[in-house]
Amino acid sequence: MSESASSTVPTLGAVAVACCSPLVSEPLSADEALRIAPVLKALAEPVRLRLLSLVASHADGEACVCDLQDAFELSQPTISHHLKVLHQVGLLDRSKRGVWVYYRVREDALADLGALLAVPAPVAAR
Amino acid sequence: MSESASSTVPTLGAVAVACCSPLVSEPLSADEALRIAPVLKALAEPVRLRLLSLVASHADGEACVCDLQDAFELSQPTISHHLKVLHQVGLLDRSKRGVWVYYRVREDALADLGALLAVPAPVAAR
DNA sequence: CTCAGACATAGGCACTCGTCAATGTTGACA
DNA sequence: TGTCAACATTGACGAGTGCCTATGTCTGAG
Repeated sequence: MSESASSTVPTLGAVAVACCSPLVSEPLSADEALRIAPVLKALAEPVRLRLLSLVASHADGEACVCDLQDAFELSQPTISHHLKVLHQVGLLDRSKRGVWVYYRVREDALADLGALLAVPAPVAAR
Repeated sequence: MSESASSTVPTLGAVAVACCSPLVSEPLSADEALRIAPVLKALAEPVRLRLLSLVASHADGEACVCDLQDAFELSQPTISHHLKVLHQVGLLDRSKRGVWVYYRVREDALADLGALLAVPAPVAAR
């Protein structure tokens, strides 16, 4: 089963990030940077950050749009737009059940991003 | 109004990120999102991603602007601008020695970002 | 002191992005 | 069939961003 009917489209997906060694290990190629930047750009917005966090910490790890809208003083199309952005870069999964649409965080994609930024071994200071 | 020789200037710094539990653990507050987003936004640009990666993987972990410019087909002011953005959010340290300015990755700030995106325990697939 | 090199700042332009109101689409139900 | 509710899409507008050229500010050499 894996995916719902509508989200079989890869968009650009987690694959975009799961490609490179950590940022600090070796110079990123121009191509790699072009693939990774959109994913970070999707995250680099206060509303989308909160949306992703809200979805992730929701019961069962998924939330429908109606649950998310109440947390913001923004119009419904705006929330819908932000969710679309997060979905397009592969950070959010989308599944429609009846009238409701449920979003779920793709933890693998998020973990890939985290690994990219993580500092390998000798961090020393802190 | 140039900053002091070393980067004692707070700008907004690594502190902005080292504040919150992982994104997926509990809902991010609006304030936290507003602090974190600019740091991610600084990274969410292909040239800046490569710049940071270049600096990090350079000998001794630091690089002067002259070394970085040659890696891009961009004007010197553009590179300078991108470095400034990375420095302002606390991802890059700046130190002037003679005529040259050396940048160094703040690994603690980067690691904090990585920790924010990391998924705590049950990652499952990969 | 004068000059040249390394880097930063200023200002302008084209483009992208976040937001909204209006409208479209789809599924549940009477 | 008709109607309501949940989301998505469209189109427009102001604000922000990346790039450039031109100019400014240091610092070391001569």
